[in-house]
Amino acid sequence: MAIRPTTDTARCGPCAQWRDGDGPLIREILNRVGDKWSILVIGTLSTTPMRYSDLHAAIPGLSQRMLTLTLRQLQRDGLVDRVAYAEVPPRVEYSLTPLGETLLDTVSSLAQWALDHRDEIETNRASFDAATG
Amino acid sequence: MAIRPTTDTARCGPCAQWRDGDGPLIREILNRVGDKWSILVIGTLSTTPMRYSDLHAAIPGLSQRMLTLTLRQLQRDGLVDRVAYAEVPPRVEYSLTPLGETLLDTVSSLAQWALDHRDEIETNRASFDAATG
DNA sequence: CCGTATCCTTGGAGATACTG
DNA sequence: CAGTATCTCCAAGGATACGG
Repeated sequence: MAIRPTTDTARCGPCAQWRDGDGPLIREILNRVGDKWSILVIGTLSTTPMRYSDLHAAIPGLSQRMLTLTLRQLQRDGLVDRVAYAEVPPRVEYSLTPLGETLLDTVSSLAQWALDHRDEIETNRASFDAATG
Repeated sequence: MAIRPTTDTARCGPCAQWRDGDGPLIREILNRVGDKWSILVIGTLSTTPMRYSDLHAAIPGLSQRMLTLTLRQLQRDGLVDRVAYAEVPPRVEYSLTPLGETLLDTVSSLAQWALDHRDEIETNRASFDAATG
């Protein structure tokens, strides 16, 4: 039934678990990566810890509401650390946890893939659109 | 201003381009990866080329509409190849292109990350939820 | 400064029915 | 078999205003 040799299946071991499983699903994690704001927040924090207002300013189009929600999610998963200083005026700093940094590394390789193939994809799209009319 | 040494910035070279750029955006590609169905279709096709109805059967919850839309997107980007045989009844086979396979490899490493850290994340969530109440 | 609360809109996605 | 065509719904997300 398999047209390709069965050994090829081994290339995508994790794929078998993409559809279900216990605990945090692969799907949930891929969702976070695919999420527009999560990835931008993580990328922005990769350089340096930042305050809430700095993040807000650094990421155009990101509303306060979504920034808060995104940070809570990342914090809950242990990807981002939140430290509030009891000062006046209040100061809160967000930074990547070690776990967050490992995710960043992995996502970066995906971003690198995108950079490496963006021209090829653009060409593919153009010829597809031309053929489709 | 940077709290971490500047050399750390180099770890995420592509991050600088996550927010803009010409041609297909990094963002668009991450969206595709984060997309529920795209990734399942790609993962399903990793084993063997498949027909439309096979894909439909193989991925529970995927409607015809979304399957068609997803396949078109993947095809347009050159990630998936579509071959229609002039037979009765009609037969159409979908398969990963070489480009699609390279994406699969990259995404697999992300899925592997998810597998490697799912327990840790689950623990993080539990303690966060406990602390939050 | 760092958020929360509320309203409101939009487009993504399921269900269903139909065609080459 | 392999799609297309509508209709509908609902929840993600923006805008705005307010609170600790």
